[in-house]
Amino acid sequence: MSLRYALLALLRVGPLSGYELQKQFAMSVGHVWHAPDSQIYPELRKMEAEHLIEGEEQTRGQRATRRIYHVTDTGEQAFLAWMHTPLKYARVRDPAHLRAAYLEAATPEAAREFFRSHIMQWEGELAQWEGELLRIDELANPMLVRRLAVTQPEDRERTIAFKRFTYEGLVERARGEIAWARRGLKLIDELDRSAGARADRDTARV
Amino acid sequence: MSLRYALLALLRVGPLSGYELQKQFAMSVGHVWHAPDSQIYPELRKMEAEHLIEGEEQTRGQRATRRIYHVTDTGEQAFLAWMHTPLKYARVRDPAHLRAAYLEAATPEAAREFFRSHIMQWEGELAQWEGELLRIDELANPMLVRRLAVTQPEDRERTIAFKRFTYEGLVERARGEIAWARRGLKLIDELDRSAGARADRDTARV
DNA sequence: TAATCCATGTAATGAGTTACATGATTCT
DNA sequence: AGAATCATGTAACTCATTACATGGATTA
Repeated sequence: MSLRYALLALLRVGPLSGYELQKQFAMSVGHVWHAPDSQIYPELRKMEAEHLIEGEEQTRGQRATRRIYHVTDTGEQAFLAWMHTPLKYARVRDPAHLRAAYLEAATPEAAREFFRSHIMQWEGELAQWEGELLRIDELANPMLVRRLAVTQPEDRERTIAFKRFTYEGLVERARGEIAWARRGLKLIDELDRSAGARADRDTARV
Repeated sequence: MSLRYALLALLRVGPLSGYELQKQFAMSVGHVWHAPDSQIYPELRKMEAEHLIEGEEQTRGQRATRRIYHVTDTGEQAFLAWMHTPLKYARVRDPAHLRAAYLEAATPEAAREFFRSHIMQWEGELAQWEGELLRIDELANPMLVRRLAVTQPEDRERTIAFKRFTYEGLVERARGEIAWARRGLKLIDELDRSAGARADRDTARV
């Protein structure tokens, strides 16, 4: 259900074709809400059927066409209504912490590998989000620049501030996950040592 | 796909009926992987069809029956194989941060309400996870106690350590979300002030 | 003329949510 | 006798993933 609001958020800045939208999506909203093109095209059609957006067919070259979508009044209202509606939080469903809770069933090497890939995963996200923070500060994000261009001067500060604030939160989360996983690696070392010590003691006794 | 491993993790401790499993689930793995009963019962049937678990019909009173499930060798192997398999990370899909990125479109009061409910949401999770941490330390979690009872003495330290470590991570995450949302509330105050100051200055000029 | 973009989908499957549905047993 | 709990599901729907499918336009 959030997908359509993510799409509306982008289209509110200005009309785009499905293809452009999909590209822009990956580089902006896609950082907080992933969607593949195979989901975006049908969703646009559905949104058009519900009159949230309108598409205009444009010719391209001799035979090809493309559809340029823009937000309707209904769509704008739906977006604002959603912004003023309490968010539904999804129930926890966290495969990484599920696995972490049962790591005693894995070999220490597999447990280490788990934490290492957790670190890599979140370092990837961190890099994305830090990059986005930089692009916000330097006004180097094209969608943000277009957004500011159609925003009342007195609202520009807010627009930038909330975007920045969002990515700050994501960056902190990523750092938290990385720190946790690093501590996980240390924990495995400690457990190894303490198991080793116990084994030594037992051998000594025998 | 994680659901079945969450179920296996619980059943590995000892046989349970679907109903008991579902109750235990909510009180243990459910803290990291939520699943309603309408999902658990069919999944158990599917897992039985794939020989990961076996169910034995038990009579209850005069007419009623219940099915007690236990993990088969195949199931045990499948669980261990999963534990040694790289985790698939789901793509980001974060409605809260999606909304946060566009809060300039909401009234300040709606934006405040958003952050307040974000805080409440995560305080709820935090309380759950801190409670679980306490129950781990006091060995007051029945599933953990049963787990330890069937665990080799030399593995008990690891078992407790990983469980503790998991919930520590969740607690930190919740605290992070809460801290972020509190800063969000402050940010709105600041933007309000700066907007107010601008308005005053403009009026003064006129 | 081949590669790369531009452009738009469908189809099958799986995972999860919500609502509905039913009946036995045990405890008070 | 009524409430709570035990016990087990089905059905309809939405959302998301993965794979497949096609073809025009542009540029090197």
